[in-house]
Amino acid sequence: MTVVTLRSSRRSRPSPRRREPEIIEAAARVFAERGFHGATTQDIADVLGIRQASLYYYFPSKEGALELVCLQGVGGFFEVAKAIASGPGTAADKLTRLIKSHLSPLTDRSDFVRVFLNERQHLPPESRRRIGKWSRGLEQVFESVLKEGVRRGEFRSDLDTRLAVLGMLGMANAVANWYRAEEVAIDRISAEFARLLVGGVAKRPKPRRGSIAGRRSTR
Amino acid sequence: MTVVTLRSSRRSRPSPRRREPEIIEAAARVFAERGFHGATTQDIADVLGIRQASLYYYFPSKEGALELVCLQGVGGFFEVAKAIASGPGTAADKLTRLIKSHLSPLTDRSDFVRVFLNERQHLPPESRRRIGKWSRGLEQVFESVLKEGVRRGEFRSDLDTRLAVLGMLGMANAVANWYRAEEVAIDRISAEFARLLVGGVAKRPKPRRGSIAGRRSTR
DNA sequence: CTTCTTTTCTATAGCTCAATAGGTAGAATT
DNA sequence: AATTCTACCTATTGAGCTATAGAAAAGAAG
Repeated sequence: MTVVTLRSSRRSRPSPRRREPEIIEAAARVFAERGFHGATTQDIADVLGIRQASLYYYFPSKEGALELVCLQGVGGFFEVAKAIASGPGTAADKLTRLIKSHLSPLTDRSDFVRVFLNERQHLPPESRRRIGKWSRGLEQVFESVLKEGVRRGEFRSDLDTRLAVLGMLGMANAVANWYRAEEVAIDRISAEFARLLVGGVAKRPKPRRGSIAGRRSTR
Repeated sequence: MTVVTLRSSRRSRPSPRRREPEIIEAAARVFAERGFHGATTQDIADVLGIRQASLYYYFPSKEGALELVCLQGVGGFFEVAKAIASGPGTAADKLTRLIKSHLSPLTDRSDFVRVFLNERQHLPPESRRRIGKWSRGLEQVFESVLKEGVRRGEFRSDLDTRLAVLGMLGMANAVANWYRAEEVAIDRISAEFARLLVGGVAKRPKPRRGSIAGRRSTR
């Protein structure tokens, strides 16, 4: 496997396209800001300081660009989550780490994540399905940890794990839409959310005082 | 300068436009499905079985239609929430009711809510700001209840109420995007989320076992 | 300096879409 | 019966947008 891959010697060169990462990042920024249909290829070109038509040297169509951005928006999420779930620790521990790792890409790749979350619905059917698999996989990883927690007696036995997963992911994913405006570090958000959610699923050691939480409004 | 401008008897007639509610509902459906920029006025006309140009009898522009839909998407939320917050009950009680009332419009007006949540960013600046006030008001109502809970000793004193509010609303608002696909009644979701969140903010009567939640990963 | 490759440009075709203008059928009013 | 108003219609304009074609720089290699 010597490293002669590119240049002189043989076969078709691997088409450099050195600026490709930069182009896709510009697309991510514009799609995140204006939405896929609200953005024009001209907007992307403006960010880069090149002509609109020049973009087509880098991607085959606007939809193709969206797919590239979305792919980088899910990139790695699933693998990392799976590793955490099958690793060591209590369920509460794992859940905390899952939340932390789920939010961490927002620090430096929030545009990609936002585009994946908000614009993937506008992908052509086949690539949407392809990309949707990662989402469902992630949900399953979260749910497996919740079920493990219930089984082990760490979490409430009456927990609806499916709804809890959807709730957690909703809470976490929403961060992408406000964390730029708010002045809070991602680590702080992760920590607070983990506390909130772990506390919410945990089996309560028995209410100490009276029945503060025992009443339920009938209307 | 008397107002004889139009018509016989008295004052200007209330301009019937009997179909207006129906037209706005069609717009909501289409905007919710395809997004504001992804939707065409032709799509809306198709739903109604009329011609594209006929829509302009009911709204002045596509953006105008979006504003009408968004207005109905926030309608009432804030007032109801304020009433709950200033009403009777423990903070936990109020929080439970806030969540329930926040989710209830999804049963019959989910398109309006979805459009408000996802498409309001595409409104022209002034109407966006006008509508944005309701959001911020809602956040404040939630936060006031959380602070009350902390003050009363019901909720953890180390709670970051701002982050907790954003988390809760994120969790709740996300429901609009999946509840149609999932086969769960809104009441069930409200109940589960309320339990989750109230549990998450509640002061724990003291962890029974060891330091399950004490560790934190360093990486 | 010449040749080949990579990158960007100019120019434009072809289409879609929002919005306007002006008309008309039918109901309601007088 | 004549008039007025409502709720559509047909036809069209004009702008904006994606994508293609082909040429011209800019760079690397010999």
